[in-house]
Amino acid sequence: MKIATWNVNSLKVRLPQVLDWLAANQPDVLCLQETKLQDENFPLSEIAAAGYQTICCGQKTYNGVALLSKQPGCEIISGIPGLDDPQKRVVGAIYGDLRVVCIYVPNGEHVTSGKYQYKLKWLAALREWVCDMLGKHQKLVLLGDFNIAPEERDVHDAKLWEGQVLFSLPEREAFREILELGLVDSFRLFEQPEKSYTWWDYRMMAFRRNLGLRIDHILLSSQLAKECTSCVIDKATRKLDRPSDHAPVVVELQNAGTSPPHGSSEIPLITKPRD
DNA sequence: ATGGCCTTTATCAAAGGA
Repeated sequence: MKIATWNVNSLKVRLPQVLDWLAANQPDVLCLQETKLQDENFPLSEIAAAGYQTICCGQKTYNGVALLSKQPGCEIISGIPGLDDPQKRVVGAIYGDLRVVCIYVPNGEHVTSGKYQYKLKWLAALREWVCDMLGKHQKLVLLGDFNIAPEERDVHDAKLWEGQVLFSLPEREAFREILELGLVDSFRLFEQPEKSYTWWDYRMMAFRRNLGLRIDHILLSSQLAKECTSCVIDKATRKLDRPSDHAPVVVELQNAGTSPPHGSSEIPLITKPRD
Protein backbone atom coordinates (compact mmCIF):
# COMPACT_ATOMS: atom_id res chain seq x y z
CA MET A 1 0.00 0.00 0.00
CA LYS A 2 1.29 3.42 -0.97
CA ILE A 3 0.23 6.45 1.07
CA ALA A 4 1.23 10.05 0.43
CA THR A 5 0.76 13.53 1.84
CA TRP A 6 0.95 16.81 -0.07
CA ASN A 7 0.19 20.37 0.92
CA VAL A 8 -0.96 21.66 -2.46
CA ASN A 9 -1.51 25.33 -1.51
CA SER A 10 -4.80 25.62 -3.44
CA LEU A 11 -6.24 22.59 -5.17
CA LYS A 12 -7.88 24.87 -7.71
CA VAL A 13 -4.47 25.97 -8.97
CA ARG A 14 -2.77 22.61 -8.47
CA LEU A 15 -5.48 20.24 -9.76
CA PRO A 16 -3.67 19.45 -13.04
CA GLN A 17 -0.51 18.66 -11.08
CA VAL A 18 -2.42 16.47 -8.64
CA LEU A 19 -4.07 14.53 -11.46
CA ASP A 20 -0.70 14.05 -13.18
CA TRP A 21 0.83 12.97 -9.90
CA LEU A 22 -1.91 10.43 -9.20
CA ALA A 23 -1.53 8.96 -12.67
CA ALA A 24 2.24 8.72 -12.38
CA ASN A 25 2.47 7.48 -8.79
CA GLN A 26 -0.73 5.49 -8.28
CA PRO A 27 -0.95 5.94 -4.50
CA ASP A 28 -3.66 4.03 -2.65
CA VAL A 29 -4.32 7.13 -0.56
CA LEU A 30 -3.25 10.73 -1.17
CA CYS A 31 -3.80 13.16 1.70
CA LEU A 32 -4.07 16.82 0.76
CA GLN A 33 -3.76 19.98 2.82
CA GLU A 34 -4.56 23.61 2.05
CA THR A 35 -7.12 22.70 -0.57
CA LYS A 36 -8.75 26.11 0.07
CA LEU A 37 -12.05 24.87 -1.35
CA GLN A 38 -15.52 24.61 0.07
CA ASP A 39 -16.81 21.05 -0.27
CA GLU A 40 -19.41 22.07 -2.88
CA ASN A 41 -16.57 23.34 -5.10
CA PHE A 42 -14.37 20.25 -4.77
CA PRO A 43 -13.45 18.82 -8.22
CA LEU A 44 -15.08 15.45 -7.52
CA SER A 45 -15.66 14.44 -11.14
CA GLU A 46 -12.08 15.14 -12.24
CA ILE A 47 -10.76 13.14 -9.27
CA ALA A 48 -13.23 10.32 -9.99
CA ALA A 49 -12.19 10.25 -13.64
CA ALA A 50 -8.64 9.65 -12.40
CA GLY A 51 -9.93 6.61 -10.51
CA TYR A 52 -10.09 8.12 -7.03
CA GLN A 53 -12.74 8.60 -4.38
CA THR A 54 -12.84 11.81 -2.35
CA ILE A 55 -13.43 12.55 1.29
CA CYS A 56 -13.08 16.29 1.77
CA CYS A 57 -13.39 18.72 4.62
CA GLY A 58 -12.89 22.25 3.39
CA GLN A 59 -13.71 25.91 3.84
CA LYS A 60 -13.39 29.09 1.85
CA THR A 61 -9.97 30.70 1.29
CA TYR A 62 -8.00 28.95 4.03
CA ASN A 63 -7.06 25.47 5.25
CA GLY A 64 -9.03 22.49 3.94
CA VAL A 65 -8.00 18.82 3.90
CA ALA A 66 -8.98 15.83 1.79
CA LEU A 67 -8.38 12.12 1.27
CA LEU A 68 -8.20 10.76 -2.27
CA SER A 69 -8.26 6.97 -2.40
CA LYS A 70 -8.69 4.07 -4.77
CA GLN A 71 -10.93 2.21 -2.34
CA PRO A 72 -13.71 3.77 -0.30
CA GLY A 73 -12.93 4.70 3.28
CA CYS A 74 -15.14 4.16 6.29
CA GLU A 75 -15.45 5.59 9.81
CA ILE A 76 -14.86 9.07 8.46
CA ILE A 77 -13.82 11.70 10.98
CA SER A 78 -13.19 15.43 10.78
CA GLY A 79 -11.70 17.71 13.39
CA ILE A 80 -10.14 16.77 16.70
CA PRO A 81 -12.82 15.39 19.07
CA GLY A 82 -13.48 17.80 21.90
CA LEU A 83 -11.61 20.69 20.29
CA ASP A 84 -13.93 23.49 19.27
CA ASP A 85 -12.19 24.61 16.09
CA PRO A 86 -13.96 26.08 13.05
CA GLN A 87 -10.80 25.70 10.95
CA LYS A 88 -10.85 22.64 8.70
CA ARG A 89 -7.57 20.93 9.49
CA VAL A 90 -8.31 17.26 10.09
CA VAL A 91 -9.89 14.47 8.08
CA GLY A 92 -9.58 10.74 8.64
CA ALA A 93 -10.91 7.41 7.44
CA ILE A 94 -10.26 3.70 7.75
CA TYR A 95 -9.01 1.72 4.75
CA GLY A 96 -8.99 -2.01 5.43
CA ASP A 97 -7.20 -2.35 8.76
CA LEU A 98 -5.52 1.04 8.50
CA ARG A 99 -6.64 4.18 10.37
CA VAL A 100 -5.51 7.22 8.37
CA VAL A 101 -5.51 10.71 9.89
CA CYS A 102 -4.60 13.64 7.66
CA ILE A 103 -3.71 16.86 9.46
CA TYR A 104 -2.84 20.45 8.69
CA VAL A 105 -1.26 21.84 11.86
CA PRO A 106 -1.63 25.62 12.37
CA ASN A 107 1.31 27.65 11.13
CA GLY A 108 1.68 29.79 14.24
CA GLU A 109 2.82 32.90 12.34
CA HIS A 110 5.34 34.02 14.97
CA VAL A 111 6.24 32.88 18.47
CA THR A 112 4.78 36.12 19.88
CA SER A 113 1.51 35.71 18.01
CA GLY A 114 -1.81 34.51 19.41
CA LYS A 115 -1.75 32.05 16.52
CA TYR A 116 1.31 30.46 18.07
CA GLN A 117 -0.64 29.83 21.28
CA TYR A 118 -3.45 28.36 19.18
CA LYS A 119 -0.89 26.09 17.49
CA LEU A 120 0.42 24.80 20.84
CA LYS A 121 -3.11 24.30 22.17
CA TRP A 122 -4.05 22.48 18.98
CA LEU A 123 -1.01 20.20 19.28
CA ALA A 124 -1.88 19.40 22.91
CA ALA A 125 -5.40 18.40 21.83
CA LEU A 126 -3.96 16.35 18.98
CA ARG A 127 -1.71 14.51 21.42
CA GLU A 128 -4.63 13.54 23.65
CA TRP A 129 -6.57 12.30 20.67
CA VAL A 130 -3.65 10.32 19.24
CA CYS A 131 -3.22 8.69 22.65
CA ASP A 132 -6.86 7.52 22.44
CA MET A 133 -6.52 6.31 18.88
CA LEU A 134 -3.37 4.31 19.58
CA GLY A 135 -5.40 2.35 22.11
CA LYS A 136 -7.97 1.52 19.45
CA HIS A 137 -5.99 1.04 16.26
CA GLN A 138 -2.91 -1.13 15.90
CA LYS A 139 -2.25 0.34 12.49
CA LEU A 140 -2.40 4.12 12.63
CA VAL A 141 -0.85 6.61 10.22
CA LEU A 142 -0.82 10.28 11.19
CA LEU A 143 0.39 12.37 8.29
CA GLY A 144 0.30 15.82 6.84
CA ASP A 145 1.73 19.29 7.18
CA PHE A 146 2.90 19.49 10.80
CA ASN A 147 4.48 22.91 10.37
CA ILE A 148 7.29 21.71 12.66
CA ALA A 149 10.87 20.86 11.77
CA PRO A 150 11.67 18.30 14.50
CA GLU A 151 15.46 18.36 14.50
CA GLU A 152 18.42 20.51 13.48
CA ARG A 153 19.07 18.32 10.46
CA ASP A 154 15.54 19.14 9.25
CA VAL A 155 16.45 22.83 8.87
CA HIS A 156 18.81 24.30 6.27
CA ASP A 157 20.26 26.71 8.81
CA ALA A 158 19.49 25.79 12.40
CA LYS A 159 21.21 28.88 13.79
CA LEU A 160 19.07 31.15 11.64
CA TRP A 161 15.87 29.32 12.59
CA GLU A 162 16.64 28.92 16.28
CA GLY A 163 13.65 30.12 18.31
CA GLN A 164 11.64 30.91 15.18
CA VAL A 165 8.18 29.55 14.49
CA LEU A 166 8.34 26.08 12.86
CA PHE A 167 11.53 25.31 14.78
CA SER A 168 11.00 26.75 18.26
CA LEU A 169 11.61 24.44 21.21
CA PRO A 170 7.98 24.29 22.46
CA GLU A 171 6.81 23.13 19.03
CA ARG A 172 9.54 20.54 18.72
CA GLU A 173 8.76 19.37 22.23
CA ALA A 174 5.08 19.00 21.28
CA PHE A 175 6.11 16.97 18.25
CA ARG A 176 8.37 14.79 20.37
CA GLU A 177 5.61 14.19 22.91
CA ILE A 178 3.35 12.93 20.13
CA LEU A 179 6.07 10.56 18.94
CA GLU A 180 6.57 9.33 22.48
CA LEU A 181 3.00 8.07 22.57
CA GLY A 182 4.22 5.35 20.23
CA LEU A 183 4.65 6.78 16.76
CA VAL A 184 7.66 6.61 14.46
CA ASP A 185 8.82 9.23 11.96
CA SER A 186 8.84 7.01 8.86
CA PHE A 187 11.36 9.22 7.07
CA ARG A 188 14.05 8.37 9.62
CA LEU A 189 13.55 4.62 9.31
CA PHE A 190 15.73 4.76 6.21
CA GLU A 191 18.94 6.26 4.96
CA GLN A 192 18.12 9.61 3.39
CA PRO A 193 19.98 12.22 1.38
CA GLU A 194 21.62 14.99 3.39
CA LYS A 195 19.59 18.20 3.59
CA SER A 196 16.24 16.61 2.81
CA TYR A 197 13.35 19.07 3.05
CA THR A 198 9.66 19.20 2.15
CA TRP A 199 9.09 22.96 2.02
CA TRP A 200 10.98 25.82 0.40
CA ASP A 201 9.99 29.48 0.52
CA TYR A 202 8.76 30.87 -2.78
CA ARG A 203 11.11 33.82 -2.27
CA MET A 204 14.88 34.18 -2.51
CA MET A 205 15.24 31.30 -4.97
CA ALA A 206 14.99 29.12 -1.90
CA PHE A 207 14.36 25.89 -3.78
CA ARG A 208 17.26 26.37 -6.15
CA ARG A 209 19.50 27.02 -3.15
CA ASN A 210 17.85 24.22 -1.16
CA LEU A 211 16.99 26.59 1.69
CA GLY A 212 14.23 24.40 3.05
CA LEU A 213 12.62 22.80 6.06
CA ARG A 214 11.30 19.29 6.63
CA ILE A 215 7.87 20.04 8.08
CA ASP A 216 5.63 17.47 6.34
CA HIS A 217 5.68 14.09 8.01
CA ILE A 218 4.26 10.59 7.95
CA LEU A 219 4.12 9.09 11.44
CA LEU A 220 3.39 5.40 11.91
CA SER A 221 2.28 3.34 14.88
CA SER A 222 4.96 0.86 15.89
CA GLN A 223 2.99 -2.04 14.44
CA LEU A 224 2.80 -0.25 11.11
CA ALA A 225 6.44 0.84 11.17
CA LYS A 226 7.40 -2.82 10.91
CA GLU A 227 5.63 -2.95 7.56
CA CYS A 228 7.14 0.23 6.15
CA THR A 229 9.54 -0.43 3.28
CA SER A 230 10.30 3.11 2.11
CA CYS A 231 9.71 6.80 2.72
CA VAL A 232 10.69 9.38 0.14
CA ILE A 233 10.19 13.08 -0.58
CA ASP A 234 9.21 13.78 -4.19
CA LYS A 235 11.15 16.98 -4.88
CA ALA A 236 10.34 16.87 -8.58
CA THR A 237 6.96 18.55 -8.05
CA ARG A 238 8.72 21.65 -6.76
CA LYS A 239 10.31 22.13 -10.20
CA LEU A 240 6.98 22.29 -12.06
CA ASP A 241 5.46 25.52 -13.34
CA ARG A 242 3.44 27.20 -10.59
CA PRO A 243 4.50 24.65 -7.99
CA SER A 244 3.19 24.23 -4.48
CA ASP A 245 5.80 25.38 -1.98
CA HIS A 246 5.54 21.88 -0.40
CA ALA A 247 6.64 18.57 -1.91
CA PRO A 248 4.80 15.26 -1.40
CA VAL A 249 6.05 12.63 1.04
CA VAL A 250 5.31 8.99 0.19
CA VAL A 251 5.48 5.77 2.20
CA GLU A 252 5.13 2.16 1.10
CA LEU A 253 3.54 -0.27 3.54
CA GLN A 254 3.35 -4.01 3.23
CA ASN A 255 0.14 -5.78 4.18
CA ALA A 256 -1.60 -2.77 5.67
CA GLY A 257 -4.93 -1.63 4.32
CA THR A 258 -5.65 -4.73 2.29
CA SER A 259 -6.37 -7.62 4.62
CA PRO A 260 -6.58 -8.47 8.32
CA PRO A 261 -3.24 -8.38 10.15
CA HIS A 262 -0.78 -11.08 9.15
CA GLY A 263 1.29 -13.25 11.43
CA SER A 264 4.66 -12.05 12.64
CA SER A 265 6.75 -13.17 9.67
CA GLU A 266 9.89 -11.21 8.87
CA ILE A 267 9.31 -8.61 6.20
CA PRO A 268 12.28 -7.80 3.97
CA LEU A 269 13.14 -4.12 3.63
CA ILE A 270 13.26 -2.83 0.09
CA THR A 271 15.11 0.44 0.51
CA LYS A 272 18.28 0.72 2.57
CA PRO A 273 17.48 0.17 6.22
CA ARG A 274 19.34 2.25 8.78
CA ASP A 275 21.78 0.23 10.95
C1' DA B 1 17.24 36.87 4.68
C1' DT B 2 16.24 43.81 5.94
C1' DG B 3 12.73 41.72 1.89
C1' DG B 4 12.40 39.42 -1.95
C1' DC B 5 6.65 35.13 -3.51
C1' DC B 6 2.08 32.99 -4.09
C1' DT B 7 -3.03 32.59 -3.29
C1' DT B 8 -7.44 34.39 -2.25
C1' DT B 9 -10.87 37.85 -1.87
C1' DA B 10 -12.08 41.92 -3.05
C1' DT B 11 -10.36 46.19 -4.64
C1' DC B 12 -7.92 50.18 -6.34
C1' DA B 13 -4.50 46.34 -1.49
C1' DA B 14 -4.62 43.31 2.38
C1' DA B 15 -4.13 39.02 4.81
C1' DG B 16 -2.11 34.65 5.48
C1' DG B 17 1.16 31.30 4.65
C1' DA B 18 6.00 29.36 6.37
